[in-house]
Amino acid sequence: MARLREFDEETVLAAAMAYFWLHGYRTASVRDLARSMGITLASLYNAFGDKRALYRRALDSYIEASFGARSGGAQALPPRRAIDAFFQDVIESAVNDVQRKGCMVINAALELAPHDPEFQDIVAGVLVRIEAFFQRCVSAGQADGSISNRQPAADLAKHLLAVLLGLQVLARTRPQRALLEGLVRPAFALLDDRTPSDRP
Amino acid sequence: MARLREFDEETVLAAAMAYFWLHGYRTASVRDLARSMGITLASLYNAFGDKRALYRRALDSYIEASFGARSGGAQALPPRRAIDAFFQDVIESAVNDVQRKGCMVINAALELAPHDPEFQDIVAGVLVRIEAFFQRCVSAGQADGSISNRQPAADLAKHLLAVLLGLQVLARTRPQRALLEGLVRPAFALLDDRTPSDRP
DNA sequence: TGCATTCTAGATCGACCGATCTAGAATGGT
DNA sequence: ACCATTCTAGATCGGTCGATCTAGAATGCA
Repeated sequence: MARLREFDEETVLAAAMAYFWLHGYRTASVRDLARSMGITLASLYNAFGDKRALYRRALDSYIEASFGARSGGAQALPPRRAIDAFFQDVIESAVNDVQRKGCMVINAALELAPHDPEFQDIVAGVLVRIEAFFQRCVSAGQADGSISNRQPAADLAKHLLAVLLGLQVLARTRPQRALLEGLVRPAFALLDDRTPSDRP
Repeated sequence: MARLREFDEETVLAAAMAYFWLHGYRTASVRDLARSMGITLASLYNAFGDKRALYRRALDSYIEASFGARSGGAQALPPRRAIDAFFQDVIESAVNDVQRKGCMVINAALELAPHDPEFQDIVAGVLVRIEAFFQRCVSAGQADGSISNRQPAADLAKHLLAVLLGLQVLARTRPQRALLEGLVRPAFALLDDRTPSDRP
């Protein structure tokens, strides 16, 4: 064997993720990418293959870092509060996103997925996971009485997913907290609304 | 004076809009753009200035063609039905969008608006117009009793806007009718839900 | 008829792109 | 000590890009 890697792959991958997140795929140049990762062009190609493969790795790491942590942390809460925490977290991120990077998955969904089957599958997979997360929360909440059962859990989960995506698109050009919190209020009212028979 | 234009500006602009809509801004090459418009490169630059200005014209024409017609046609309906027709129309377009072009405004919102103040204003303007359209419908519906007044019209309008955007993002990777119709069902339930005092 | 303007087709410009390669220094296991 | 591997810095390759320009044919008004 021979000389070892001098850079930490996780570290430079995190830098690549940050760069792709800010610049998108097409606009990012491999030269600037390498510079921002702190490695040379040769090291980049040697370690990651090509631009596309590096982007894939960066997107995967984004997905695990953002959705994995977010849904994992919420899993410990009671279902109704988990949904609340999820949205509050997203709103907080959107309001504090001064660089207007948005959500990298949505960015990939619009920039790459339409004409690239591999990224289409990746994006669709994340959206299915989020929908499943919402559906688990809603079903559990309907079972313990903390969430209204006037709508099917499947519909509510799809609805929450759409609201989540819409919120992040809207935040891209109008990131005012009042707008984002106003738009989720009716969705929460829907969750909290008891059946007529439940009313006092 | 001298020789007249041989092409119709509206016609070639429509072709440019179709091309930008399908390919996005960055990915579209001016050469292919000119070919698809049926004019030469020189004519394109002479008639429209540069790529960016042409895109602006194309986006403007998209906005008027899609939102103008859609909200104008809905304006003749009673408010609750106008919202219904609006969403049904969008769902129909999304399901039939075999090329996965999505909504050109949302595409612009993510590709150009974040780092281009002019397009940021254009996109924000359209979103404000759609929100205002929803708010007019909701307020009118609440006044005539066809829409629930348990939520403020302002919140419902923001919510409908987010659902609309989320629907179109979701349709980009998962354009199944069952998904799209399922996701709007809870939103409509929210509109139709009477106050407790209204219940029989 | 003459002239200004727009048309066509295509060459050209400078810049940047992704990707590969060169050449040599550094490093660690055998 | 040797050698495979990775490192550095940078040149290079073929290609595409947006934009401009050339040269000449076509056209419509004065």
